[in-house]
Parts: sequence; structure tokens; C-alpha cells
Amino acid sequence: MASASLPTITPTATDVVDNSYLRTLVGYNARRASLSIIEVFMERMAVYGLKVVDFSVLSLVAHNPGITSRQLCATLGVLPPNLVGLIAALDRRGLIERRPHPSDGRAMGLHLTPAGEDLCAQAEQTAATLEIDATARLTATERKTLIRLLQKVYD
Amino acid sequence: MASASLPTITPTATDVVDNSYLRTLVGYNARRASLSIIEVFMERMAVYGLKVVDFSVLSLVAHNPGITSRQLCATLGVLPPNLVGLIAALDRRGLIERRPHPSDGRAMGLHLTPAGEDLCAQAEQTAATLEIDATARLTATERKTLIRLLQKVYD
DNA sequence: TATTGTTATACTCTATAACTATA
DNA sequence: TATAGTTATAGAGTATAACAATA
Repeated sequence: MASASLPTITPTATDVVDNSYLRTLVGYNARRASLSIIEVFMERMAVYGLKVVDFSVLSLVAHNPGITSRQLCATLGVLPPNLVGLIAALDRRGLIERRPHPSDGRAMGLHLTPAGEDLCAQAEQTAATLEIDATARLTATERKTLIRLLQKVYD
Repeated sequence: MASASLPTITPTATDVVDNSYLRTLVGYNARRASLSIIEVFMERMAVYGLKVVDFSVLSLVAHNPGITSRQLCATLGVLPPNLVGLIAALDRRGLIERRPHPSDGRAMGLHLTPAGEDLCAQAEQTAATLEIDATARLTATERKTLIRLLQKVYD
């Protein structure tokens, strides 16, 4: 970190990039904000050995015991072939279980193991803290407004 | 499209996935909104043979004549090796030119060709329209608020 | 005939190491 | 010594086709 009393390298005029046009676009701003939050998300979830999608899967299974792979795919926008390895890995780690679906012989109902419940609860607590930190420049009211407007875009 | 008068397949209770927890997270909402806008962006930019990054590069070069690859990388969060092919392709299409940098012999200043200026102007017009369409459920005021809050997150 | 879960595979995007030429 | 641009390559993420078992 540079001390305030030290001379700083002043960028020349040609070093300053004018991105004011891109900043008028909702898509550009949504993508940049999204990436900046997800960056923090990935850092803190690495402690649990979870990627962003792993967390989403774990959390959805926690709140929807018996959910199928198909339902996870539809909810998260992941294609079935790309969920197979992910589910298998969580299974191998002893975090989730695949049980035969009660009414559909083709499907498997997903459930958290006790270890999975523990990890998910911890991860969700971390997520709650992280969310505040990653959007620290927002007031609580602004954060609620932001979420409401974002949902209005994609709902 | 199903007519409103036709009987619809009513999903059973087990089909309804509870994602209310994920919806409390700014990151989840930012990512979903971001993807829904970028989806429309990609569709409409395909007409010009441009991907999202191509558009950003073209627009930044338009508003910053003589900008270097390095500056583009820093502004867009793209790694230098991944920009090389992209720039080369735009060059081959006759949309941009690489001229020797006036003060740094290692760098190349990027400039739009007349064809590039034309395409960029059209694409920016399309982007402006698309933005409104992709966020049609927002009022103009809400759209401005959304952009302000998103910038507060990543700035 | 349609759907769930799966395998295999291809394509795109992103990341790392190392080189060259210039600063 | 450090930086701009480049090459080659590896890894992650995302896509389609096709199959077995079940609806």
C-alpha cells in the first residue's frame, strides 16, 4: 500500500479509459456487480470446498428434501449432463444421499446427510455475512431495493 | 404458446421448488438478472456477428481512440492472452486497425475503421433499445436507480 | 411416445507459463 | 528490471447427441 505522503505515479491523460458509455447499460453494470459479489462468494466458500453451484445445490436440497436432479437443473439453469458429476461429488463427500423416488422409478430423490445439514447451515451463515460485506456500500434499505429491482428484471 | 382457455398441466405440490432462501441473496439475484439481460444481448448482437465482449471492445475503442490492448484488458477484466484472438478477428473483419503507439514502441494503438465506426454506431443503437426491452418491467426511474445501486456495489 | 438420469464428447471461456521486443 | 503483446496450453464451464430404464 502506498503511503499518502509518498509521491504517486500520476497516470497520463491517455491512461484514463472513458467507459462512461458502457456504464449507461444495465447489462454492463449487472454483470460487473454480479462478478464482484461472486468473487467474494467463491473466496469464502472455498473454505468449505464449495463452488457457487455446489452451494446452490446444497441449499436447494436442504430446503426441498427429495428434490430431483431434473428440478435442480430447471431451477438453476444447469443442463442435466453437467449436474451429474457435481451430484456424484457431493455424494462421495457424504454430504447428500440419493434415495429412490417414492412415486417415480426413474428419478432419485436427493437428501442431505447430517454432515450435509451441518455444512449447509455453516455455509448459509457465511453467505449471509458475505452478502453484507460484498455490498458494504449499500444501506440495508438500498440492498432491499436492489434485490426487488433485480427480481423485477428476471421474474 | 398455450391458450388461456385450454386446460393446463397443473404441477403437483412436489414439483414446486422453494428457492425463497436463494432469492434473499444479492449475488443470486444479480447473477440471474445479469444472465437474463445478457441472453437478449447475445441474441440481438448476433446480427452483427458480435459477442458481448466484442461489443465492449468496439465501443471502448470508439470512445477511446488509440487505446491499447493492456487498457482494454484492465477495463474489461479480460486476460491479455484471451484478447489477442479477439482483436485479431476484429482486425481481419476490417473493423479495427492496429497502429504503432506514438510514445511506446511496445504497444499498439487501436482505432476503428470507417466500417467499424458504422457497425459500432448501429450496435450501440441496438444496445440502447435492447436494454429497455430486457428490463421492460422497470420504469425509467427504477432503471436509473438500479444502475446507481449496481455501481455502488462494484465501484 | 416422453422423460429421468447418464455417458461421451465437443465447444467456449478463462487461466498460467514462457517468449520477444521494447521501456 | 519491468511491461506490452504474443504463443501455447491447460482447465473450467457449457453445449448437443444418444442410450437404458421407467413413465
